[in-house]
Amino acid sequence: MPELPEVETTRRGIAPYLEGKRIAALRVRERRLRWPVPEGLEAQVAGARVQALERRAKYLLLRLDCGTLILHLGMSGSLRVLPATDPPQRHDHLDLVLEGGYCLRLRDPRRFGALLWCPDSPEAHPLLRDLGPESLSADFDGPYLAQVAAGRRVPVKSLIMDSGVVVGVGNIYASESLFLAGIHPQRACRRISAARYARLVGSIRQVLTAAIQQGGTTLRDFRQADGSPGYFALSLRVYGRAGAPCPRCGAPIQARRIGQRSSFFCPHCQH
DNA sequence: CCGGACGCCTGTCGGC
DNA sequence: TGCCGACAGGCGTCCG
Repeated sequence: MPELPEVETTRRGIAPYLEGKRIAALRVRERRLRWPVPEGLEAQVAGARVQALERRAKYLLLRLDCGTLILHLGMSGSLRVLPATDPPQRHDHLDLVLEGGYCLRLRDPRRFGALLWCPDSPEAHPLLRDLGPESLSADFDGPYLAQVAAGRRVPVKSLIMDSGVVVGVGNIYASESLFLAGIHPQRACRRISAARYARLVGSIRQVLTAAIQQGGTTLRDFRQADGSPGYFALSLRVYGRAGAPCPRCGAPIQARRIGQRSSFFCPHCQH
């Protein structure tokens, strides 16, 4: 999926087409996403104005004057803005038709994405309520991460991918951040010093910021709002590069499953 | 409370 | 060439 950089890239790409615009119609071709698209949602949002497009974790929040649409891209979702008359293709499940002839179209082959309706404050929604701090915000810092880690015994990679700890660090960027910080992904999180956590926070920020600047990472499905791929795939140091030389020391990159997710690291540079 | 495993789906890729 | 299993960017839920 889209991790945080892909969702943020998408948000920035589609925001100009949405903010301040009125919704002419919602067309649902396939209701069976991660959760069913609520019955009657079409009537609920028709005619409403999009006040703002925000992001919390990997959720996009479309603030309407009458409530909030919560959109998630799952593993394979992408959003594009197209002329509303463009014929939908396979796996194009939703169109949010806007005044002026454009529509926002969701494509999601695996259907792990979601479109939900929240009539009141989305922060209180069960899916958003228990999320940790944003990874690029000031309240995600070294002392916070060290303190959270103290009570846990999972590998550090699982820790930073736990959305209750910090949001937005998915499988690709967890491996990349740990490489940059020189920390072995499987190291027990209680056996890492506060100083190294501070460094890890810096690495996460650096990796995510660079990835956003490159338009995210396209491995297969992901597309920016204009249809172009994300170019951060060219900057990946370890993810997907098992056997290739470490860009820092030349030793072969290792692959291993940690917490049911494939993980990549340099056995020489990361401890 | 925590941590680990599973399942949701479809598409693709590598090995035989 | 064809088939089959493994795996894929997430994450809620269940179980011990």
